[in-house]
Amino acid sequence: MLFDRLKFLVLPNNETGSIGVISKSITQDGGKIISTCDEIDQCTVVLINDAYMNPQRSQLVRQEIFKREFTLEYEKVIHLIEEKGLKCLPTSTIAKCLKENRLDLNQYSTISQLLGIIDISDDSVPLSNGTSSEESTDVSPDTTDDNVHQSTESKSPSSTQKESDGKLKPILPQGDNSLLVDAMDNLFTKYNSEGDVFRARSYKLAKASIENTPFRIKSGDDARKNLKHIGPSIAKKIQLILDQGYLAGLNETLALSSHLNYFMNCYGVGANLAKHWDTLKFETFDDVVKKAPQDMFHEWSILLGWAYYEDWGKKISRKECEAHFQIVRSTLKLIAPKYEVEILGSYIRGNENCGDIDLLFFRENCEDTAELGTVMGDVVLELLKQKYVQCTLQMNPEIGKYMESVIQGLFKTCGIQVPKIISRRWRKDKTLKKYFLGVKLTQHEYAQYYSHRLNEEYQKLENVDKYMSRSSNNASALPVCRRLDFFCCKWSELGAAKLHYIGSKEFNRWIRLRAISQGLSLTQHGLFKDDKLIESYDEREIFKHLGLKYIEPRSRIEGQWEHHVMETHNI
DNA sequence: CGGCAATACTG
DNA sequence: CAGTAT
DNA sequence: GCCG
Repeated sequence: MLFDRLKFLVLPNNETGSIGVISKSITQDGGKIISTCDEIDQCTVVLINDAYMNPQRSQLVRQEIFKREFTLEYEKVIHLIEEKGLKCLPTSTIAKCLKENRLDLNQYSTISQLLGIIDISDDSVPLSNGTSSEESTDVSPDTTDDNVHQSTESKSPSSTQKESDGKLKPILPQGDNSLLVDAMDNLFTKYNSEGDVFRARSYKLAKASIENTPFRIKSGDDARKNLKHIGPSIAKKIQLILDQGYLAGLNETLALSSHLNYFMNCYGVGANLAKHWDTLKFETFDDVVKKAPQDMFHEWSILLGWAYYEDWGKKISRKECEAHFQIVRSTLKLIAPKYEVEILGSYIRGNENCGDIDLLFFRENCEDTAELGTVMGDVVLELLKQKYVQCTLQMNPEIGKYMESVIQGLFKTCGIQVPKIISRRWRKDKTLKKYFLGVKLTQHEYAQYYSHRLNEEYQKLENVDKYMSRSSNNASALPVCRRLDFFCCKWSELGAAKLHYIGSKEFNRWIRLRAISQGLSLTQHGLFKDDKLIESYDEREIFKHLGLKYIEPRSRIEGQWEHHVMETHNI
């Protein structure tokens, strides 16, 4: 018989009305319902009342009530189940098994998985990282790629974590609050796409707090009292999620902002423009071109954002970053041998994959930003001629000449005839201090990196918008267009500039807030007190002035640097 | 309650 | 200046 | 939305 010699333990108890039918079926098929701890053994199967599971049946919800409803001793039962690694089934599956006359225990979770606890013996650590990208959406590549390493970077934490009810010992102190983290991330995305940046920021900070919490959050109040950046509103939402397994209405509001997100993922389209288009009921870029073409040629860089929408959402391997760096550096050395260029950004923070490549230009003892800007412009121009640079998002007159045909082509493709707009008047006296570029390796150069991106996920264009795409087809081995950002700094500001361009964005905000709290101001130009420069050349000195010990670039990742503050305070 | 990092480029 | 970007 |  199907359930021969199997014992069934029903949780939270086997007294609930609806259990009657099930237990009868089990008994008829050779199984036995048990009702004491002593009967639990290797042949026991745990049945969980469906009312305490989320819709996907992957997690326990309403755990407070679940615990309260136990007739047996909760701690003891859970410990036994965990110790023996018993499988847990939603009660509803019994009916299904009977119908199919098949029971495959292997497809079900252990109690640790249901509780969201990772067992030490289980080395397939299922780290949850939704990654919006960011930043990113995170829109900005920086924010989205920061999570990539979390799993490898997080050293196995000391297992001396003291929990209030510490019976469930063999667990990693890394609590899995992924339901909460995902909700915070979604709320961040929602408010960010609505342009409510400060509210969005609150959710981002709350998310970071929760991610760094080493234990499972048990209640909204628990979170509000013990974690930073959790106030009454978020606490309430946390409680709802813990009780119900989800946040009512969240998915619906996310769906409402999906068009905003689609637009905002395009370079040059921010919250305002996205909202504007959404108000006009536009859903695709094609809608915009057809119904409000002014919005497109008003800011031509949006056309480039559209054309490279997909490529610019793809990640770059460290190896490929290095290849780009070498190309730029060798060109720079030909044009201006005394100049230096350094690769900063997420690459230097050690990310395995980067959203873009940030390059900082400078020359020993050079304080002349006009000269720095000119040299960068010359490098861009040379690389444009070599067809390495596909497009630029800022232009001086010379670069503009090269870009004109590109932009004309884009206008033509999307059916807007506005040729004259491009002949704009450039500010003669001004040399740009930054250039954002789209660049491609040659097919030959790119070939060795191709395998890295076979299964890569990235934000796709809607089909009706694909006619403008200049992104590489994912099935082809053609090079992907990459975002390369050029910046420059005065020699005397090298330290402050590195600090700025290494980031991460959240790290910069954090350390600058710290400066503010000490009556100082930190920018890419230096650390100031009442507009008077304190330090700008030496990165380490800046840390010292802020009462911090030096934080390695690799630690300037979300949630990593706070430890350093603790250390400096404790020592 | 006001503040939330600070700055560069475009039109 | 507002908007978007880093 | 949270903090001081």
